[in-house]
Amino acid sequence: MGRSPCCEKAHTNKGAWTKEEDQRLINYIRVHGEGCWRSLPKAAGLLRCGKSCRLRWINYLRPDLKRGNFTEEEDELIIKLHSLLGNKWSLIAGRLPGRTDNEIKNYWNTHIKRKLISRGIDPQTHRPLNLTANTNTVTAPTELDFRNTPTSVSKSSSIKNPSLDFNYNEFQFKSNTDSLEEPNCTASSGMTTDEEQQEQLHKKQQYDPSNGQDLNLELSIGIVSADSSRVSSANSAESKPKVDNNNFQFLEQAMVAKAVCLCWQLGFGTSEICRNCQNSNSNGFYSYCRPLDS
DNA sequence: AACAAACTCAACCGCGATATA
DNA sequence: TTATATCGCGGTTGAGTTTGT
Repeated sequence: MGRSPCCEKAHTNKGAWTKEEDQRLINYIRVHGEGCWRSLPKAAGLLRCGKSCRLRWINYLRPDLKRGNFTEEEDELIIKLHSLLGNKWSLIAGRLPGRTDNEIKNYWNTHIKRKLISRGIDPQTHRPLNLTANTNTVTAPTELDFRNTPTSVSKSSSIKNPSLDFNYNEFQFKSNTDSLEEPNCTASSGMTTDEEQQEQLHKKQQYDPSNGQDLNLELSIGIVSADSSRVSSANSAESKPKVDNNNFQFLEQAMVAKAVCLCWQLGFGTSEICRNCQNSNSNGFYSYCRPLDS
C-alpha cells in the first residue's frame, strides 16, 4: 500500500551541512543529475533525508547560483514582481537567474521591506502607507488583488473605493503568457549551452525594464465561471501548466464569465461593454476585461 | 573588552498538490 | 479507488555574525 518511506528519520543528520556532505552531494549530482531525491541520500552515502538534500542543492550548491549582493536592478525587479505575484517566491526567483526563492524571500524580509517602508510604500499592497492606513474598509487593489489564489479575488459585492489603481500597466503580463513561462531547468532542458544562452538572453530582453519592453498586464478579474466543466477540463489538460506556473491565459478564460465589465462600469478603457461580458448577468462581481479585438 | 541587541540567512517545518503502489 | 509517500512551496526558526553601548 502506498510508497515506502523516503528515509529513516532516526538515522538522518540535521542542522548545518559539513564540507564533506556538500562534496558528496555535488559529486553525486554531477554524475547522476538532479531528481529522485528520495533515493539520492542513500545512493550518495549521505545520512540526510532527500528533502534536506534537495534544499541544500537548490539553495546553496547549484553551480549556477549568482551569490553576492543584489543589484539595484534586481531590487526593482523583485519589487515589481512582488507587486504582481505577491509572496510567490519561486515564481519571482524564476525571473531572476542565479537567485533562489529562499534567497529572495530572505532579502525581501530583511532589505526590501524596509526600503519600501522608507519610501512610504506598504510592502504588502505596494500602495502608499497613508492610503493603506486610511482605507481599511475596502481598498481597490485589495479588492482586485489577484496575486494570491485567483478564485478568491473580488468576492465582495460592494466596492467602496472605485479609484482603481492600474499603474501596474507599466509592468504587464501578456495574455499569451509567453514571457511568464517557467524557465527550463538547466539539468533537464535538453538545450545546448548556446541555446540556453540565447534563451536566457531572450528572456532577459523580455524582462529587462531598462530596454523599454515591459510585460503586458492585461487581465481579467472576476469569479470562476459556474461552468466548472470548462474550468476543470482546462485544469486537467495533459499539457496544461500548473496554475502556479502562471497560466494566466487559463485564469483569464476562467475569470471572464459571469462578471460585470469593470472597464465599462467605471468608464475607462473601452467605451462599451466588451463582448466577454455582454452575455453575463449583473451579479455584483466585476471584471476588468481585455477587449477581444485587441 | 564585555555584553546585549539587531541582523542575516541556511535550514527546518508543515501543508497542498501530485504521484504511486 | 484509496492510502500513503514525494515534491515543492511559503512561513518560521535559530545559530552565527555584526553593530551599538
